Amino acid sequence: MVSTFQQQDALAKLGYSELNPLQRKALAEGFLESPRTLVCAPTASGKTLLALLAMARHFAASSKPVFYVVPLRALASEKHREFKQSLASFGKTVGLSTGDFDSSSTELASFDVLIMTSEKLDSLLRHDKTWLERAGLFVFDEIHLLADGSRGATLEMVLTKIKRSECKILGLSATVANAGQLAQWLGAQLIQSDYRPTKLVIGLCDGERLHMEDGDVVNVSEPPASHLARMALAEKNGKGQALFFVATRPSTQAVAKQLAPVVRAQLTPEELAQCKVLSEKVLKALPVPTHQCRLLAECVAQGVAFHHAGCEGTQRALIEDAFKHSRCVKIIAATTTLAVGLDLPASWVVVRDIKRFSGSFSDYLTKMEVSQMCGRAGRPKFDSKGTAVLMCQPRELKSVRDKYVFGPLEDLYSQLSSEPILRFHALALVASGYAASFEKLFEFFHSTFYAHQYGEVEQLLSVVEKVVGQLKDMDFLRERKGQLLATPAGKRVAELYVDPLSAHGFIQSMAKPLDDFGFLMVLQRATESRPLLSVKRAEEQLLWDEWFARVPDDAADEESLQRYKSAKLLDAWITEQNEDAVLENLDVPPGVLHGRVKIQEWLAYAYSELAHLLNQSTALRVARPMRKRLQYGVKDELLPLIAMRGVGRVRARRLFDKGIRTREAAEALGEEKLKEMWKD
DNA sequence: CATACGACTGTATAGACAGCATGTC
DNA sequence: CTATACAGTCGTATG
Repeated sequence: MVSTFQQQDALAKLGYSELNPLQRKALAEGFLESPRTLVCAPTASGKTLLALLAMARHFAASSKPVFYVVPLRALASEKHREFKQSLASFGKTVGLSTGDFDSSSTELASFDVLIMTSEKLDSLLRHDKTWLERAGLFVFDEIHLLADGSRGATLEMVLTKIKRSECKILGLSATVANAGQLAQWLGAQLIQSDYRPTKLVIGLCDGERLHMEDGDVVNVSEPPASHLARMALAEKNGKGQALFFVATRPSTQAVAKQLAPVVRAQLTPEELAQCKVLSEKVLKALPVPTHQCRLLAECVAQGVAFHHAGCEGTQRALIEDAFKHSRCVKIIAATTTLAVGLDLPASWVVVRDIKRFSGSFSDYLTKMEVSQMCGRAGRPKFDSKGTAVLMCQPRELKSVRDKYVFGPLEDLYSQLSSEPILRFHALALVASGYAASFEKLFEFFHSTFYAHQYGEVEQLLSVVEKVVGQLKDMDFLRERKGQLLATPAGKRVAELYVDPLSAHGFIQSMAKPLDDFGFLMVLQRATESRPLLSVKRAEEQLLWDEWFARVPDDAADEESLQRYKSAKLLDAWITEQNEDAVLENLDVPPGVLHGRVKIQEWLAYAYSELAHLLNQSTALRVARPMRKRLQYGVKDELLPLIAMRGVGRVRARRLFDKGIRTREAAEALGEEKLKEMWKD
């Protein structure tokens, strides 16, 4: 038992003097003494403090480490910063482990709290399942993402593993309809609350009128977005800020452009000066600014920004920071990049597009998705209320109100049933020792949320059987006397965390020799390379001509052009072609280039590891240097120079062009002279 | 008859996790 | 089915 005194003590150490209603309710319901708990409450309701208290309570009785699992890398580093500070007074250390930034494995074992993404946890458990016995408490932030179509299944898999162990679990979830079902599956006590620290006022705007749910109706006399922007800025004595959520990247840019003059007129001279400085930083984020960078800089100079995955990472960070801290950026028009996770509250949130194109038609967002966005309205410590406005057509007004204001939240559904996902995880379960037979494999899937939710697993198990068959055909798994075991290649594939189908494609390609471009084309067949770059109608002919000249022996299919265009972008990168010209030519935004390069470098590594394992020396001789070239964006000839500390693609190129072509030649020059050489 | 501008048509569409071993301008 | 922005094309009014 933790006495009230210790509770108060822990709170004080965390820098809090009192609890909010959610937190009081949780403690009153025995939250701290329950080994497994699921807390369901709205965004910003103070769930993080509950997690901190649970950790403090855990450490009072145990020295086993805590795993804190989040859905995004950005969120992981945010929590890392926050927890390092909060837990310092308890003498606890906090480590971070994501694909971006990783401590060494010995170091990992020494932290009291480890923050990671669910994929990283999955990967960790694949490499070493004893983590499960060593861990004491698992905290899952945004656990409702279990129902996310693309990544939820991984979360469900790790949850199933953990649930079957002795570890304590704390799940933190947004409000969902079937929270009870999830809690029951986890064997967890359910704590629910609707508490929000700031009042949320919802409005519906049909383009002609703005209907506030608290009764006010305002006539809209100018373009609705401009009108809403003006209202948002007027909030908080002219200190208001707004997030506009739209469906597509071009829309973020169009909204930002449209609102720029509106916002500019409201900026103080100081803010204008800050924006000017920021604008220059945005422009300088890339060596050569592209069309998109210039547009962004132009908007930012006027206090507005757009934010989507095509924006360079540093530019996104600059904008987020300027919105949150210096607050000279008043409005961000964003895609879903900002909907989940990041702590970026605004006084107003405008959901301009409540429909999103999906496949062949456009579909309404779920209430849960819209709630996530609206939840960003109102800053808990500073604002007394937040405003969220949904935009729609006049004829939609009633149905939109029924759905998003008064309608029920949707249930969470397991996303485990898809074949590619099961193939990926079935291999890992066998390879890392969780299931050594069909029987064990079936038993495992019997304890998933999927099985709990649907009651029957026949269909699931038949898919499992099918994918195991495929894994046997690819020789990643073998069956002997009823036992399943992974081949060395299968084990390595599971550890490398690539799709078995991708790995199989890699291995098959090793049968015949590949040139550099052919190698890039092979990488584009991997699942991880998708979605490929899209090919516009107008580009088709040109790309076909190039394709026939360059990839004569590859079988053509409906994706050939997309693979070719994707490979062409990478080829331009590793042959040091003028970056902005390539981006303009292929119509690829800067963020996309850097994102793709990172993935391809990882795939090239996986490829060379498999080539090494299978003694494919010819393939290895192609893959090894290609990995380095993808990593640095250099031609073959620069590889010796790149190996030196402090030398990247730019410096290496300068040295090479001045006749310094080997590492030895460079080192013979001495440090002083070398620095002089690469200076300009 | 040349130009400017509006109506119309065709086309395309969000995001982001993982390995490994250290350091770009 | 319940979308929309933009680029390119065509058509018409205007000088």
